[in-house]
Amino acid sequence: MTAKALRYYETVGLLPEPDRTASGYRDYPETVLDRLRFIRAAQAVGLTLGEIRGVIAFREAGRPPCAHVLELIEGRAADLDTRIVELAALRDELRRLDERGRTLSPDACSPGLVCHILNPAAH
Amino acid sequence: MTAKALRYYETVGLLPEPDRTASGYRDYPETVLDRLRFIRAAQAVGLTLGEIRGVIAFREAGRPPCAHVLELIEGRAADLDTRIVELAALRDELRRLDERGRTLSPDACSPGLVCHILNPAAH
DNA sequence: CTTGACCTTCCCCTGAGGTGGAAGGTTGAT
DNA sequence: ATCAACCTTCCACCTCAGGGGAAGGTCAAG
Repeated sequence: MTAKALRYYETVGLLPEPDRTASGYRDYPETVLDRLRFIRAAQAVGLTLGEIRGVIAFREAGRPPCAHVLELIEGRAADLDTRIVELAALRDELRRLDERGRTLSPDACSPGLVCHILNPAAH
Repeated sequence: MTAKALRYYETVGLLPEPDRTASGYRDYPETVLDRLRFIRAAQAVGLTLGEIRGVIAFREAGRPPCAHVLELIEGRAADLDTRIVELAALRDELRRLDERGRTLSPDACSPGLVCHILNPAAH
């Protein structure tokens, strides 16, 4: 959490504009710490700053964002399920390619194809 | 594979500069098709264009890139293993958060924390 | 001859979440 | 008085793999 990040959060609407000292320095209230802890916690579970802003907007509209947060959490969990399956399939394909590649002789690898492990000769 | 993509591949060194016709049009040899198939295959298994360029560099240096390709494949597979474990842990945490969040009353959600599901009160 | 469909180079834009630096002002300690 | 270490604003830049579109040249068909 750098000073730069705080300014960025301010520009994207995650932090309210703080009061300024007489010389123009930002004078944050203590309460910003809770806000920042929320942002960190939300980021840690994979929410984007845009989603986090949406949650904060609920709160600033005076309503508890809990139901919305649960939706986001469930949506993200479902996304992850999908993503994990995709990545596992890719990993399995990589392992198969590796197994097969080990049985191939580099001497038989055609320059034009770059590498026959990834680019087998067209049938 | 758009024309734009071909030009991009050329600028990043994945394609050799093709000959030109008298009027300046690119005049690709047939062999570019094998190259493009290689690029597609390599991208499909998750290699970046930078890695693909490295593989091609081996080939253009006159050596079969097979051993290097196997390293990349194994590295990517290992990365995926790690990534999958991380994502699964995150998903599990999201499910736990969801379970717990359902038991919490929105009425008890403190405005300062934004939402107590993600940001429980510091003890 | 003209039209439409190509091609060329060039530069800027995308999204996410910031980071880096320049130019200038302020503060607290020496 | 000066110095370092802050702060301010603003603008640019980073990754990644291209996409959009302007301004201008070319090719084949009608």
